Amino acid sequence: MEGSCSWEQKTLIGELIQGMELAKQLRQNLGVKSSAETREFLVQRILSSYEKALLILKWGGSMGQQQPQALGVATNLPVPESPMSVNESPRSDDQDLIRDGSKKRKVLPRWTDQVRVSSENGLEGPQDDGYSWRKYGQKDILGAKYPRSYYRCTFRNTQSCWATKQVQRSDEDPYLFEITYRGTHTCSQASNSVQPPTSPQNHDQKPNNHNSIIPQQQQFGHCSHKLPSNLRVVTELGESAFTFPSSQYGGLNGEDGFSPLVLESETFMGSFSRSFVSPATPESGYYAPFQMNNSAGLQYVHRSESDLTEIISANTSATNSPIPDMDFSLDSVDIDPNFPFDTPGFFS
DNA sequence: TGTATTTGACCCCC
DNA sequence: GGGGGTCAAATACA
Repeated sequence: MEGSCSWEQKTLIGELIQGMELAKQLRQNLGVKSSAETREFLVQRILSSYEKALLILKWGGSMGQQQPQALGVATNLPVPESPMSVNESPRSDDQDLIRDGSKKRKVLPRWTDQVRVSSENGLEGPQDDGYSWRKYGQKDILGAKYPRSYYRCTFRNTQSCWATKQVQRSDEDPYLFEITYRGTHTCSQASNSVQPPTSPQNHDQKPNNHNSIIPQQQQFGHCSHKLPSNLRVVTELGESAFTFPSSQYGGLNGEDGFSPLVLESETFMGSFSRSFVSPATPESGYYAPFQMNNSAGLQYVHRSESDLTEIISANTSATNSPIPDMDFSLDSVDIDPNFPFDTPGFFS
């Protein structure tokens, strides 16, 4: 597939196509009875897509091309990391750094999500975010009431996936967890995650602080999500928040607060299964906001700590790009695959 | 027995 | 030198 189109261009095209698809959906929604939230969400997604496309354009010029690390795997990922040899000692910060030609230290994409849990279960830790993490450390942080937990991708060794995350419970609000992600997933989970929540199926539960959380999403494979009844997502790119009334995406279910949402159906969510991954989520398909499997009232607040360009590079584009498979997208929308997107000045 | 978690020690950067 | 991040041996668990 690595043809005339660069990966970056594909990403761009993907964002633009996504925007177009969303616009179409919005148009359809205008004709039917749809909630204000639905329309609002569509608008946000459209704006987000185009914002990202623009950012990619701006940013792309100065960054040069980025290629997915491994063909066939996570090609939707931005993977800004320089190909770090597996032989290279991944010692400490190495995974967190990129050394370009000038030996300039560069930080991997890094962003933070805040997860609020409102149930007692939540006190044991935030939800599974769809990836398989292995806890490799815990440390008391100066000035912090609660220890910080360190996780890395389960497939770190087998697939050289260097994604890591840190989970820190808020001092002020024990129900609030700050999760700092670093690096993007290059493991198979990442590619799977192009579709909504990857299912950590085979790798059961998370460690300690997750163990009380039922890996519900695992039951639904890659195409289903669960939404909390009052999910609220805040992205920096979108600078807006959308809420998803449970009634729209799945009924409340007594104990959990919400029931599984099956995206295959022609539901609102279904039509957005791909779009959902985008909200400025660096990590390829970071669906955290949609993967909360547990108790009701979870709230994810997504924000990036790294500079915006990093986010974009990191994954937004590719990752969120709904188009892991360009053929599909190009077919699904009436776009001429031969359209000269690469024509100089086309976007400017 | 294999995999995940715990935890003290080590390393690196500021 | 201290703090944050990671390693890796020990331990727990299925």
